[in-house]
Amino acid sequence: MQSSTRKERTQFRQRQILDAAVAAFAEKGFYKTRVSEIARRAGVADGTIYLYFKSKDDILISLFEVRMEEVLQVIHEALLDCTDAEQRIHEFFRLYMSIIDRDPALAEVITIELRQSDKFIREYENPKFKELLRYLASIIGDGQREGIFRSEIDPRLTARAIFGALDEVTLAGLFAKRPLESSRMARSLSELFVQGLR
Amino acid sequence: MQSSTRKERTQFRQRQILDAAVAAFAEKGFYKTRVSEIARRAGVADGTIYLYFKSKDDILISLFEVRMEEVLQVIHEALLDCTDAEQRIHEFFRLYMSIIDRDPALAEVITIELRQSDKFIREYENPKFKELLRYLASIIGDGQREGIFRSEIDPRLTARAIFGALDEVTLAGLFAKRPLESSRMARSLSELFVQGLR
Amino acid sequence: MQSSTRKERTQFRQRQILDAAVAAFAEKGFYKTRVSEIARRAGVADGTIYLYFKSKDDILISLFEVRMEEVLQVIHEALLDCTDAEQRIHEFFRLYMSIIDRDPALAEVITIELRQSDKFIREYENPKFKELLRYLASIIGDGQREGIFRSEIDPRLTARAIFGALDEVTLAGLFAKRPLESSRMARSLSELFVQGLR
Amino acid sequence: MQSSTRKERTQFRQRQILDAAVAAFAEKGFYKTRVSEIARRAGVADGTIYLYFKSKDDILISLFEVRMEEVLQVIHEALLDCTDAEQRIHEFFRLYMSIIDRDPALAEVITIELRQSDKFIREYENPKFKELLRYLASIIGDGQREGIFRSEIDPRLTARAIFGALDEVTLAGLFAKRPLESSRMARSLSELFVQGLR
DNA sequence: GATGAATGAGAATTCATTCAT
DNA sequence: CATGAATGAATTCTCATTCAT
Repeated sequence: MQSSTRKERTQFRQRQILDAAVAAFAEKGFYKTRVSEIARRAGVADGTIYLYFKSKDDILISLFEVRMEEVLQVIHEALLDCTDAEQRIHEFFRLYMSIIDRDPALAEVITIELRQSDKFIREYENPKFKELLRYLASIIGDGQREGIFRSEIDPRLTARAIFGALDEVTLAGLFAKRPLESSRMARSLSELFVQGLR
Repeated sequence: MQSSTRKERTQFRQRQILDAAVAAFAEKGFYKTRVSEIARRAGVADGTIYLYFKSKDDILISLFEVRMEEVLQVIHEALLDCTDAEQRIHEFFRLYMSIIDRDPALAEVITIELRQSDKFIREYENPKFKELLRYLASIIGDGQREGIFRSEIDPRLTARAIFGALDEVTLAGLFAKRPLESSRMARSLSELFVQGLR
Repeated sequence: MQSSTRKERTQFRQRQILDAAVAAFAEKGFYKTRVSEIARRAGVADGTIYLYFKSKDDILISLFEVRMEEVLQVIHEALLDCTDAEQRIHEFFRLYMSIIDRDPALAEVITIELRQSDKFIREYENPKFKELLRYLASIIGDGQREGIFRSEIDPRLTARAIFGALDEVTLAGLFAKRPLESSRMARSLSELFVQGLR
Repeated sequence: MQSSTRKERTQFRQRQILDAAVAAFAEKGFYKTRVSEIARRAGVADGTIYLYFKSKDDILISLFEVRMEEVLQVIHEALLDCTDAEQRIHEFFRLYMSIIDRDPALAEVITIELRQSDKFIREYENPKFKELLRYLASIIGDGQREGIFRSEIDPRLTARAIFGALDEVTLAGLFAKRPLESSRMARSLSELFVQGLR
């Protein structure tokens, strides 16, 4: 089993570093986290980081992509069982908030730290985020074709609004003292949007 | 006649520096803007900045407070004429987006730069933002009392969702190539929420 | 009585500032004391300081000169009554240490702060200090002429040694926890030197 | 063969930096010496300094400790051959002044610069200096037990006085125009103290 | 004489990144 | 592949001093 291929070992190291990074970022924030701190947590030398990532910004970007990929996967699979767009909206809210709820460090990365990397905001194309938005928009489009959502609604604009709402509510949850009943909140919000979309 | 001269001059200087700062932040971002650049734009010496603000972070915080105060004022006044909560929601969206639309630099500061100051996110209480949220929540509460919004809705949670939606849509607008028809978008979004709230 | 001459008012202000300075220096040290702090303690504006002193260094130098002048005066007068050089040495030690003992802030200024001003050490001629040394040397010279001190002793070298001993012992006293019995110590030290000089 | 290489290299670098520092401090004084100037003289980058020392203050403190350690070593060894306390006092003066005489830069550091670092005076415990004083006091104590020094003398107080005298005389020597006959002066001073101690 | 707002030179330290081993 | 010592660019903030009022 040790006879791992080069690619496997590379992926293992990358994952090792990203896990160290997400923990570090969640604790101190992107700007205040030192590359050497990530290296320490990952159990590698400072220079080793640069064998797997081009820069500190690149770590954040990769982190987002890998994690968002997973989020997308989970949501995508779960929504296969849904019979209509309305149900898919409800499920989307429920899943997104439960994922964030179980992994607060990830929440930090998505809601806050992502906006702290200049490269991320100003230069990075952010394909995974676009995919998330596209997916949300497609659900709304489906609902319109199913005749349950109003046809004059702009799916892409609304997808953005939905993500913004989720993100902001999640961010608020991060700083809330007591654990928020995320599933009840998720339902409450999805009701609001579903109702609004009808 | 000398009365309030000192205070006036102080306020003038502060405004002068904040105006320089908002322009600089919008152009290069908070982290990449040098204090000396703000000083240059304001036409004062570097050290003078520190007679009016404690730190670079403090400039950002003050900037937010002063500008948000103005936004709140404008919205508050305009909404006095509204007959019911539903109209107030529509007006709120319309005004917020039109203000942002006319002052993209302000948009930058609110949507992006604010999240780039560690102090802002992790330490600052952000009273003006809280006021905005409280105000939104009060509109929803009014609507519930008026019997036009569902009573099981949580006004504070929904206020946050609304701000998140507005903020995200605004952020998207910043990077959009062609000028967005903000008033149409505002109406579209407020319809969504009003419908959802009913 | 208010009809003070210009010179009197000037001297009053200077004294006022020097008193503020000695207190501030003793508390925070020369380098860490801000000119504005001295102004605050003296109850004048920052700029006013510069009407009476050329620079921060100049305050320290003037402080030393004025205070050392007083010390010299006191010692000089007291030693007029002494019958021989030996007695004068004893009296010198006793007086110097008692003066320092009663005014620890002055001690700080003489023993420590004086060495912290570059100008003081490297450029300033320090006439009052020279006078103190000359005076000490003259006592030793007198003793030699009186036939009670060895003639092969170099009065100027020994004067310096005596001041160094006094200064170091005083410095140690500043950081000592319990009040040192300065008069006993003074006698003990003067015995040492008198015996050594014989 | 690799053994202790890292340690050796570290010590080499530290010595390299300290040597550069002592030269720079002697020339311009502690406060006026830039860290970048020390780096330049040591032939390393500015940042490298901070891999070996915590701060500029720390350089001064380390400098004192390393050099004082050497002084203590030399004096300690040389005094092993002395038959009695009196001889040891004479030797102590002779050696101290000859060491200082041969290395004026070291003299600067000990007599002047040390008093220019706030941390040094106000916070640093200064163990090596204490060791020097303890050693001097022990010589005096020995002399008392040998019956050649008066028993009523306080060894610690006198040790301080002796160091003060030596330090002050050394300081005077630094600013003297012509080279002082340090060995004659050392003997003259040690005679003074030995005589006084008897 | 007095004020105090404004100046602006000045410097220690950090830390992402590199590269010789 | 991995290391970690070395780099050096980069920037906020302080504070003695000035000078218009």
